[in-house]
Amino acid sequence: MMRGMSPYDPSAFPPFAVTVDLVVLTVRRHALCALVVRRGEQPFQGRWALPGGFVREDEDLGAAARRELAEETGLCAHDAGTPPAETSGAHLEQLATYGAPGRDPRMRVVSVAHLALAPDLPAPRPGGDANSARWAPVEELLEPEGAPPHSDEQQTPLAFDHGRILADGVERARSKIEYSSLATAFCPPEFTVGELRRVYEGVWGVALDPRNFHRKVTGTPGFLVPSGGTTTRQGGRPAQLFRAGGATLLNPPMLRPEV
Amino acid sequence: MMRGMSPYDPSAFPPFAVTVDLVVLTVRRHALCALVVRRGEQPFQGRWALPGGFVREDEDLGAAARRELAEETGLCAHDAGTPPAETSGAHLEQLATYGAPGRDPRMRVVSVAHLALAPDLPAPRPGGDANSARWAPVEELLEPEGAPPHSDEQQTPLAFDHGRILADGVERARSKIEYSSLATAFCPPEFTVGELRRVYEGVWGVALDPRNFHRKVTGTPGFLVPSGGTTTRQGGRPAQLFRAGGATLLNPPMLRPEV
DNA sequence: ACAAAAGTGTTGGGAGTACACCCATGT
DNA sequence: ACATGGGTGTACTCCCAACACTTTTGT
Repeated sequence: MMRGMSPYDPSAFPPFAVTVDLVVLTVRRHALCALVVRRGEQPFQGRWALPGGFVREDEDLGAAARRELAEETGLCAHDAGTPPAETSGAHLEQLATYGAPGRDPRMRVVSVAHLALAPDLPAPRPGGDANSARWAPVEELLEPEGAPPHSDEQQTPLAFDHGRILADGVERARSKIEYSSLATAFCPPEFTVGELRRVYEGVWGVALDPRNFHRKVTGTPGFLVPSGGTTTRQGGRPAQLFRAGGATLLNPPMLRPEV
Repeated sequence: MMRGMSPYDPSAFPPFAVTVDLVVLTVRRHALCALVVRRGEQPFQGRWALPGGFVREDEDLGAAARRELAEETGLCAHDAGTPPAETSGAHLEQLATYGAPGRDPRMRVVSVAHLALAPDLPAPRPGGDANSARWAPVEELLEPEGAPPHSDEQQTPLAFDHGRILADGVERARSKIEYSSLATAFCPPEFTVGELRRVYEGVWGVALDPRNFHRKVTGTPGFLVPSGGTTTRQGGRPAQLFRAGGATLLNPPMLRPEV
């Protein structure tokens, strides 16, 4: 590494600040929503931003993301790869890293964005300390569709490059529930097939055939395991309750209609 | 961000060194190979490592990766998303970021790994300046299969956590050629269906039916466009030459047999 | 009785696999 | 003539979309 100058000379490399930013997604009332916090200081004072913070010395990137997620939502996240325990926890995985020189006007900041998927939480922000936080539908947070792409600043209501980060996170979630069992991360520990279908419909923004969906998910080995109970919380005929099975990769995958 | 202490106070965040590491893959003689360079200094002196280097002040992460790739291979890479120009160029995309506190024994280094896919190059290292570089089959670089996973150090011949980074890059490449047209990045500008098939076979390590493969790739709209010429460089009946088409997502995807 | 949501059965079409078979070159 | 790789045709299977139909609750 680092040809042409002495490697790892402390004066030979520029110092960076490293942060983690979180794209926390959930499905509320049939819509995909993201957690955003209101900024209290300049720059972008008063604008909405993704939650995040500095990585501490001697702290791993995933640990920093889990800490921020717990501070912001109270969720206990399991890292991707770790078997999901019985605790109420969200899925957490690294998304991408954003380090354009001008992305923060004050200093050089490299942000390791993470993607978290959580079930619909009763309280939007249990015990956070930021000024305010809310779940906002991602359509409101992303680029307005009809606007021409000429005024490249201020296109998104989010601060910094968080509009792009959110868009990347949403795209990751949309594609990943297709070939993995990740959609169950949006559900409570026990859920019905209809509730899982509404997750897919909310994330993809499409309508799915309830009959074929039922056959598909119950027929995929390892995706769902019946928990024995039933519920009528959605009205209508009582529905079987399921838990997420051990399978992580879906074969064959769920098919998103009309790409 | 950063609740509990003054945000962006220069003394309030620990400084990190930020580097880019490259997983450069190619297919040589029916095997997936990665570019590795021999380390000249401690630690891991004499061991093989992925090429990489520090990100410069005011340099974007992707720009740093492109610069390192050009220094190491002479390739001109187009970033993912940028339309592939006619120049001889490799595919380059961000892979993941590795920042465990102890991954470099000398200091806290956060490495943004990138994945590059290149056609088989005539010379392994045209004009590099490292001590030595070579294309090594990824099987030789990853964990020895038979060894018990107890002696957790020295399991891989690669320095630092580069064995893990390489494994992640290989897995990304293996899965991504399944549903994208990325396999053409392993081919020269003009190639035959058989050459493309040998790319899939080398990356996946499987044998594919030549007849069904031909039908599949020529029948997928936007994947391949005939260039008009033919070649007999593989022997046998002259084969049509193709270029990569405009499609990036393959629908339906290529299917990896016998997962 | 009616609405609403959960499930099951059936059918046609599109895509994959396996494999027989033909084509065009070099030696 | 034969080996080698390129390319086409075909039968069989599996999965999925579409939709008719039954089940079990609440009001």
